[in-house]
Amino acid sequence: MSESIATSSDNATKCHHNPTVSCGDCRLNAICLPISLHVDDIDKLDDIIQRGRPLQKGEYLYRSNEPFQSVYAVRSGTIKAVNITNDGQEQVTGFYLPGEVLGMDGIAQNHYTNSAIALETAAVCEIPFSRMEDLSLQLPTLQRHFFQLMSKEITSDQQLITLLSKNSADERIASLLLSISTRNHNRHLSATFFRLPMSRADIGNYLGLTIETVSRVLSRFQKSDLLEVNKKEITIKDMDGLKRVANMETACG
Amino acid sequence: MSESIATSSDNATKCHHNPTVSCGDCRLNAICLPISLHVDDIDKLDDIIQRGRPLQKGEYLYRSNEPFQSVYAVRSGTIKAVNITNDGQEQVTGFYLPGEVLGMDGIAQNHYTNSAIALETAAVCEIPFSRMEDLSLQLPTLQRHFFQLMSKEITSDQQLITLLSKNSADERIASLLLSISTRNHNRHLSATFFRLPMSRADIGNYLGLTIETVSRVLSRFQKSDLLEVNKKEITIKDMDGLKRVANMETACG
DNA sequence: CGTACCTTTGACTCGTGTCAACAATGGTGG
DNA sequence: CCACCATTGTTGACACGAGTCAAAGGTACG
Repeated sequence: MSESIATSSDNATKCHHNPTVSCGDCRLNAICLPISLHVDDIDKLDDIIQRGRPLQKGEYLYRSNEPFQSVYAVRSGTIKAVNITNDGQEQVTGFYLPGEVLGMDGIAQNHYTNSAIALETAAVCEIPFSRMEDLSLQLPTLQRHFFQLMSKEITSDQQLITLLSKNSADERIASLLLSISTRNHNRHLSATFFRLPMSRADIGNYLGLTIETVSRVLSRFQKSDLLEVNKKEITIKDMDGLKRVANMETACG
Repeated sequence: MSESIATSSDNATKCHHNPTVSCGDCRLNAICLPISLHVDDIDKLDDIIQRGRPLQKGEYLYRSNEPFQSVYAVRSGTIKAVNITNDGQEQVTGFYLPGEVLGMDGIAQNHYTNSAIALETAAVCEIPFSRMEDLSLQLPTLQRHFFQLMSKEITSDQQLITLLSKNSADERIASLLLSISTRNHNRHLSATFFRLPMSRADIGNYLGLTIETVSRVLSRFQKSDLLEVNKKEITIKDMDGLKRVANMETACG
């Protein structure tokens, strides 16, 4: 499961998928699980983390109903989490970007309730949960971080609940674009120009809309000069306008 | 905040709102936080738990943006959690029945992101979070339980996401009724006859529907002999039929 | 007993889904 | 290198479920 292929010299050390970089050296350690752990505590965390080969597009990281073993931090690429209903439909419950942690749905019932699928070539850090638990008993900050991580998942799920319950197609899509924009910005990437890692179908599924509606809304946003849309590449041309559409005004008093 | 009024003799000891019952004696300890803790560990948990006077209908347990101090286990009554959007709308994100724990949304940002409001007279056990964290470092089972509790909140939020994203008004309402029915059953109450603690407005808000739609669907369910609806009292007359409407078939192979 | 709130029901509207046709893209093999 | 086919995305016409508006009936609380 975790064979290393990082023997390909120079290139590998530069590559984002490179599995040899430890938490201490990782460019994501300011936003990922290790935030504000002490240096030697980071090493202890690092010791239990396993880094395998990258996942290819479409590959499963884990599947719904599989026994729960680990949570995963995204190192590179994007992973989607999908909930399968008892009548066989799929619901995308989240998109996970580098530095974000997924798999915590599995803790309660000791099996995953979601499946996780790579949307593009992606690398992850595997965090075996029982070892993380043991370590948490010794490192209060780690325990605290993990509680916060799970709480963050709860609040973001509740944000999505609100979005689905209260907002129109335009508002939902504007909100998603702004969320991705913000998260890119936090990773020192452009907030105004980026490539969507997911298909229109994934967007629609996530936001409770059909493909056609997603397509139409993006076209409309382009016509009204909020965006430039070129396939999966998005340029936000009017950030304030987009925030207005999403009901997320920057200033209003 | 936690003044005791349980000095009213006999009656108080029988009353569900009675604040003197400890975790060890509580009729909910099989489904609440103490599950499978050892007897003396339960006492340690019990030591940090604070039990105040009951909340009256409409009273706030905590408010959005207040500093986060504690999570709360419902002892009696029902509490709703409400998320306030930045344009002032309210979204009900959950209904909490006796034995269920709320407030975990506050951990991530150190303030509550929801408000919690009593739907009827309700009593809660307050669990100061930092003391619970300290205790968790000593009691691995407690740490584990708390991770599981938060994971359960995540999975149930994701169930709601799926419901809102994929299901019709009929399916949403049938699902909610079945959820309440099941949770009542787990509390040794009737699965087929119960009183809804929330208003039509709360149901609609929770399920992303208008009051009118909720009312119409309930009327339709009654006409098709799935339910008997008498104000807030619900009798499920055709459990299998209701499950079929909710796409939750009992057997289908 | 009156007033305010909650619920029900009806008529109409509108946003999003559905169905369908077509365009664009990307990967594969000749 | 290009032709082919599968997949993905776009656009239009139409339908339908749930929202909106409006009015009236019920219920609860002071």
